[in-house]
Formats: sequence, C-alpha cells, structure tokens
Amino acid sequence: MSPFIKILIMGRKQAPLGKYQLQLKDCELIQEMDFESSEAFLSLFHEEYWPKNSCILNQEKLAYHFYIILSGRIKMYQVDPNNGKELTLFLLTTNDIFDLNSLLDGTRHNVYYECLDNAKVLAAPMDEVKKWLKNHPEHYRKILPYAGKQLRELEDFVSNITFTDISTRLLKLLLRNVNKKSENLEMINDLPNKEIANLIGSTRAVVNRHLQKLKQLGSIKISRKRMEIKNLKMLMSLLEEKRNNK
Amino acid sequence: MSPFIKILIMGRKQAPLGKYQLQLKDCELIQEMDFESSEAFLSLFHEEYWPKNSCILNQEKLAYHFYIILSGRIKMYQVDPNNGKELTLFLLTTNDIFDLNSLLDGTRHNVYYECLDNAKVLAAPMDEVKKWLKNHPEHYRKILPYAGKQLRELEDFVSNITFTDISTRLLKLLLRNVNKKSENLEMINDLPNKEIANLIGSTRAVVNRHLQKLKQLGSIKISRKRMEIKNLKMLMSLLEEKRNNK
DNA sequence: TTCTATATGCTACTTAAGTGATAGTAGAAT
DNA sequence: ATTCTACTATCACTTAAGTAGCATATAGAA
Repeated sequence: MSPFIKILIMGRKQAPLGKYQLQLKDCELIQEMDFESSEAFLSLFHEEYWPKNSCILNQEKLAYHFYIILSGRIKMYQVDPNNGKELTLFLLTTNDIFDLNSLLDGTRHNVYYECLDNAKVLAAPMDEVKKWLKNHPEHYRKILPYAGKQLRELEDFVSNITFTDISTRLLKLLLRNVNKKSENLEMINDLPNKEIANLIGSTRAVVNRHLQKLKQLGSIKISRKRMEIKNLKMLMSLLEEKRNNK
Repeated sequence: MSPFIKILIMGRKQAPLGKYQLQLKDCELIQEMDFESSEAFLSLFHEEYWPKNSCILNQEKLAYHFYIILSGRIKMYQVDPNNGKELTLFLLTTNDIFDLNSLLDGTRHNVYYECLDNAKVLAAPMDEVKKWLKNHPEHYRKILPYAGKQLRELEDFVSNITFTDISTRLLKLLLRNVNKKSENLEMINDLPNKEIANLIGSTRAVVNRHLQKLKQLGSIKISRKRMEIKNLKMLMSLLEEKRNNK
C-alpha cells in the first residue's frame, strides 16, 4: 500500500498529521519514510507563516532550526560584503528543505534566505531533528541524495558561470523554467530584472539589454514584473546557435 | 584509548590493515570510526597505483568504484564540451575521497579526474561500500560533514567567481596555499600557468599577465613550473586594497 | 649534444559586460 | 486625482578579460 493511500485512510482520524504528509507527498525526504517514521518526524515540526520580503539574515537562526517549505518561494543567496551585490544560489519552493548545510555539519553557513512570496513553512528545532536522526540512523540515507543533488547543481552553476556568457545563461534560465506541458514560463515569470540578474550572476542593466533583444526577435513578451514565452522553438534554436558558434 | 594508539598495538600482529589506518589517521572518514569498523571498512579496499597524467574520463568507473587517496594530487574538473576549456573544482590529495557524488546518489556525475602526480589510492567496489553502509547506517553520519564541506566550498567558489576579478582570485588562491608556519607556497607551487588558470576559471595568458605584475612588485618569484612567495605581507595588503577599492 | 615537447613572456586587438546617469512608466498608496 | 516608489528602457562610456600569434626558454628524451 502506498504511503499516499495510508494517509488518506488515517486522515479520517488524525487530520493534522495526515495533512502535512499529504501536502508533502512529493517531498523526497518524507516520501521515502514509512508512515510511522514520517509521523514521528513531522511531529517535531510546527507551522510558521513568513510574509513576503522577510529575510533570515541571522545565521544563528539557521543553526537552530530546520525548515520544510509548504508553500511560497524562498531564495537562498550570498552577498558580496564589499558592494552588497547579491547572488541567488537556490530558488526553493514547496517540498524543499533548508538549511541542509547546518544539518550536515555544525559549522556556520554564510548564506541568507528571503521570501519572494508569503510563505508557509514547517519548522523544527535543529537539535531535535539531529537527535531524531541519531536515533534512527537509517534515515540518514534519505538525506544523502539531497546533498548529492545540491552538489551537482552547484557544480553546474560554477561551470555555467565560467564557460558561458550572460546571454547564454539567460537563455538557459528561461528554458529551465518553462513548463514542458503548458510551455509557459513558471517560477521566475513574475520576477523583476534585478532578481533575474541575481540568478545568473549579472546586473539589472545587462539582463535588460539581453531581454530587449529577445523581445525584438519576438521570442518573449515583457511587461512590468511579467514575462511570457512567445516562441519557445526560437529560444531553443538561439541556445543551439550559441553552442555551435563558440 | 585513541584509535591511533590502538593501531600501533594492533600493528604488531596485523601489519597490512594497521598500515592503512595509520596512514589515514588524518582521514576524517576513518578517524571517526572505532577500530573494528575501520578494519572492516578498509578490508573492502585494495591498493592501486596511478601514473602521473593518467585520467578517469570514463564515468562508468566512478559509478563502480570508491577511492581514498593515499598519496599524490588528483584534480577533479569539468570540461566545456564546446571548446574543451577546463575548470578544476577540487584539488584532492592524501585523505581525500571520491567520488562522493556517486556515493550520495546513484546518478551520473559529469566530472573527470586526472593525476597531477604519481598517485597511490585505495579502491573499493562501489556496491560493496554502499552495502556496508546500509548494514552499518550509523556510519552515514560520518559522510555528512564531507558533503557539507564540499557544498560550502562550492558555494564559496561560485561567489568568488561572480563577485571578484581574476587578479583577486589569483591572490586568494596563492594566499590559500601558503603554509602558515613555513610561509612557503605549497600544493600549487609546481603547477604550470595553465593549471593555475583552471583553478580560478581563467586562461593561461591572463594568469601570466597578473603573475608578471606580482613579480614586478617583488611579491613572488617565478621560474618554470615553480613559484615562490617573496613577500607574503605585500600579497596580503594587495588583497586588502582590492577589497577596499571596490 | 641535439632535438623536441612544453612552458613562459609579451604584443596588439576585440569584445562582452559592467557602470552611471537619466527619462519614462506602471501601479500602489494616499 | 495625485503622489510616490519601484521597475523598465536606453544612452554613452570604461575596462577587464579573452584571443591569436609568436619569440624565447627550459627540461628531458634520443
């Protein structure tokens, strides 16, 4: 019997816990656990609501709590201490967890978090999560693929930045966020140019310059804090050209 | 009793195993294990000798074996498929392990390895390592800090590349590889300009240009495949200037 | 010793990207 | 309706970094 079905059955009796398990049915961490484990694990958490634009700048807080996102987008970013420039490392959303690094080892993690929407998260005290894992070591295994995925994404990030120019990175960013079925731009379609720039390690003005070109070609439509794909195939062939030219 | 002492005692009876435990006494993965565990774990491995300049380009091999470096430097790098440009992500040496990513999750890892020296490694079949870990889940915990360290290093790599220019990255690379006590350049002091360039995501000509400037200032000495620090304080103050100017 | 690979040093040129400034604009707030 | 703020569009300018090419130097092999 799949955990999904189990939750539905249990749901009649135990609404609150079943609720999270249902909401997080696509969360790999929970998904892999048997029902009893996920129940025990989730009982460590409580719900928190974070308003749009609120930040976690306090790194103490990351060391003391562990979060699972129920809804809303939260960016994880670094700041250049010299000039305040930002770089967004991960755009997290429903089913994502943080801060993985504080969980893996105890040491300070030099990143910040900021809500791009009103967000709902599950929060648990870090030492309780760690204690629970220590008592159920078989669940460590479920965290490893997460770490692996982040490692791989960061490696790709690094090679993207060193090997390709801004217009290529922008094209890749757009294509990565197109819903395969609907062919609509998602996740980043309502972000201002500044946030787009932060995602690819550039600046607002430069990003806008490239977006204007794509607009002139008729491949995208731009309005205030809104972007739409007009010609997906053109975007793909533009990227292909880039690959062949260099 | 520290594991180190134990090994010395056991060493009289069991030379070959004790030998590795002794050699790897600074390897965090082994260090954290009790003697019986490390003995069982290391028994999965056999020694291999890899000549200088040999590569692991075959990603199958990474999926099927897990390695611990006994001696020699091995670089982990990515290649731009369009122009063959290289980027060195990690410079591994004694006590380092790879490929962590293949161990964390099963999926393909798009990196290559190449020996910068003649290297001696311990090798074990990946599924045996995975099986052993599955049977001893408490040891998963010892892998997590490794993953955390790599994540943090990659994050720093990304922000370094996006926030700072080549000369700053070069200065940081040099300073990072100065032995605090002897004040000598280590680890990268015998690399050609090309390899230095790969470490900071630039090109040979550009790196050489900046090295010439440092040489003119009298802060370093350069000869063929050999670099020396002449004035450590000057290097540090040059980096400090960079920080303040921008 | 000579030969050959490889590494270094240096030049002139091209270009993408960052910068700073300014005008215009949409949409929210009052 | 108006004011205000954040976002967009676009200018002209500067600069670091990449590129191509070649001369020179060095270590190791033949």
